[in-house]
Amino acid sequence: MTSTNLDISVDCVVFGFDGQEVKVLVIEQRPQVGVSKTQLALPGDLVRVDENLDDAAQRILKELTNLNGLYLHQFKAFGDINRVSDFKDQEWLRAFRTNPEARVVTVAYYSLIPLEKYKPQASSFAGHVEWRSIDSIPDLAFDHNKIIHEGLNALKRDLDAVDLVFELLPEKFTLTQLQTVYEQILDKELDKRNFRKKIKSLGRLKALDEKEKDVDHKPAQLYSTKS
Amino acid sequence: MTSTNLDISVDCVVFGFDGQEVKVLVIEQRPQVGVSKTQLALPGDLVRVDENLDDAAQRILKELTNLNGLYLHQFKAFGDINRVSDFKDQEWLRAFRTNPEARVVTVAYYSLIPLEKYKPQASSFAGHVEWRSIDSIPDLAFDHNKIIHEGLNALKRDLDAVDLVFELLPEKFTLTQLQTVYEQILDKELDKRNFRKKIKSLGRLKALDEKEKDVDHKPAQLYSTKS
DNA sequence: TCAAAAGTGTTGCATCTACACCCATGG
DNA sequence: CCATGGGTGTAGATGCAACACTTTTGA
Repeated sequence: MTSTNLDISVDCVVFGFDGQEVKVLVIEQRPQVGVSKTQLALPGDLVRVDENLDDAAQRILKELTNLNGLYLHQFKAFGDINRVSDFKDQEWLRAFRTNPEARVVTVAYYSLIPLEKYKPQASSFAGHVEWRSIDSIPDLAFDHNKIIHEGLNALKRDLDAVDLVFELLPEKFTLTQLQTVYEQILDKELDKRNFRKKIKSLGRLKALDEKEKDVDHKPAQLYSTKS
Repeated sequence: MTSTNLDISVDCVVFGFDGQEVKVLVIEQRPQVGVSKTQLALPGDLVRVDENLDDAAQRILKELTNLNGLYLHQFKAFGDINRVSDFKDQEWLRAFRTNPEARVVTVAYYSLIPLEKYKPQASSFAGHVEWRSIDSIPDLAFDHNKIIHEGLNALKRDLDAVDLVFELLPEKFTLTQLQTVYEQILDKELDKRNFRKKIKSLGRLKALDEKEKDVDHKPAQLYSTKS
């Protein structure tokens, strides 16, 4: 095995919806003696030399957060020379990478999940995992803030693709929840009546024989996706 | 300098329009003694370790085809393990690469140019350059047919972005030429009157005091883009 | 009975589609 | 005068935006 001066990684922007808010999953970079303080980062790691990019993304997400079998949508490669050479990142790299000086090109993926269905758990390689609302993302390691920003742009662009949005929603959901997802991703308010007309005209929804429970107002009709 | 087992390359899908047809630029892989036959391929090469991806794409395109300063739109990374290990490709790699066994992840870009304005010229690293109509692409090296296919999809998706399509057109063009570009990229016929209405409503066109010349039918009005 | 969110229709406007004939030019 | 592509308008359908009140429930 020879050493390398260029590495490929993948980073995953996992969007989650808890019924109220769209959030992004960040992890605490694994801490270690000699590293002064931990940072938050996207789940990501180096791609193995004998591993497809898509497989690497699946593996790494599983290893770091225990999330398995998500749909991962590749959206962009980030390869600026200095994307990992910021002072704040070098200490960590020296502690954990065989070639901390290596340039790293990363291929970024986004994914959508309902929080109630998936429970990410930090592996031993990550301090902990944390959901952060998309409008209060803290400072992250490397260029991960930029990656999230571009991931959101890609998601906005792709949102009309049928069934993409349903990846975020739980099995049973209300129309208000669906609208909330759209509003938060597109970052603008939508008209309730117009929204419902449009959604229903897609013919992808099935009204269930069931209503919301334990709310202190009129309970909403629950829906699931058809077929 | 240590040897590496993983390389990054860029590949460029250059779309060109000659007034009639949308074409893709392919080059002949540089031939050499001991390599039985040449193949056609996209212009592409390894990224230097100290070079941004976007810069590498510019440099490589310049080096191989003498095309300079194009807008390059990154659209996807291709990283299947075996994307360069096909039998037809190995001979060439052994002749030209320091690490012919290395895995290569490529970042793909597309670009649009009017043929009349840019004259690509094969460098010594390329046998020759060739424009191929997008519906008769020959078998290319590596996974380059797939890359073109996905590049076209990205272009379809992006085509509505203002000014993208104008990158393909010469300074002066007719509305029929503009429509032809749309039809070929979207791969469907458009209605002439509806198309013209839509285009004119964009307000991006300026009618020139000039008409087509040397055609054996009614000469068309020439337009350029506004401002 | 109050608060809070659910649910529901209409109208005007803009946009899209389908469609057919005359015009200007060169050969 | 013929062949070729250039150029033009209308009507119907569809889709989008704006807009406010009543209902159901739990507290």
